[in-house]
Amino acid sequence: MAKHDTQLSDLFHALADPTRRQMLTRLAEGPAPVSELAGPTGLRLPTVMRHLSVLEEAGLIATTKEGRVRTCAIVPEALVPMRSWIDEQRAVWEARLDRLDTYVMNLMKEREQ
Amino acid sequence: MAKHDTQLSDLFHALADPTRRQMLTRLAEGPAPVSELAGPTGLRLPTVMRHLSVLEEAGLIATTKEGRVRTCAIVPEALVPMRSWIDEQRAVWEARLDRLDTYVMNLMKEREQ
DNA sequence: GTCATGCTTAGCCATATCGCTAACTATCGC
DNA sequence: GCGATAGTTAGCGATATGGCTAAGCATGAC
Repeated sequence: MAKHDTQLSDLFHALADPTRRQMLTRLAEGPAPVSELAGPTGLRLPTVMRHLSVLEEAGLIATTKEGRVRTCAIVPEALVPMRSWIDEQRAVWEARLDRLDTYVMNLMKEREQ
Repeated sequence: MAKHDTQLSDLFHALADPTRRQMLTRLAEGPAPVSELAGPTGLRLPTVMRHLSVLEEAGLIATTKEGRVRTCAIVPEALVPMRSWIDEQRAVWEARLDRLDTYVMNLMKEREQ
């Protein structure tokens, strides 16, 4: 909730791109080298690299290099902060709706009398 | 999950900006006119307007104009698609982790013998 | 060593984003 | 009507984003 909450911004921003989401869903099946991630996208390697570094800087994936092959894998905990934010918001929003309900119901009760 | 899933992209993109999240948390307390949203941000009105239209196009808020005052309010259902996506991902990611656990455990059992 | 493979870096281009000012429109209060 | 108030529109400039090509490096196969 801080002003400088760049973690959330980075996460949301990383997920705002369909290509990056596509890569993530591929990675959900298991780790993969860069070129395998590039394949389905139809994008060139340098472009893919940029997407991957966005994902990595957001903490959504981790990569390791062995020989000339860089393997990418998902970081499952990465979604937590985002999920928390959404849940918090939802809680507040719905609480407000509930209060609104109560308010409306009270209005209606008053009118019944 | 479609290729052209711009809804998710729009949602994530809208939330990727701290200013917009700030506006949303303010709106969580209840509807507010444009200038009241502008206040805390320290931004000029036209800038605020742009942020608001991003939020509105993403379906996160709804606005109505009465007289010269435009009132903005949250759309609570708006978070649903995003939450679903995250939950789906989490499910798959964790399932994979579970399978990995089983795999590792099997490996260990085999070694024990 | 030589060549292919797999990634990486540098740098270009088009477009989008985020801030601003200036000028305009449309109410509301008197 | 007249001035103040609340948005709105148009358009500018700086920077970020997302794509590319070309060239460079490191490793594996021979």
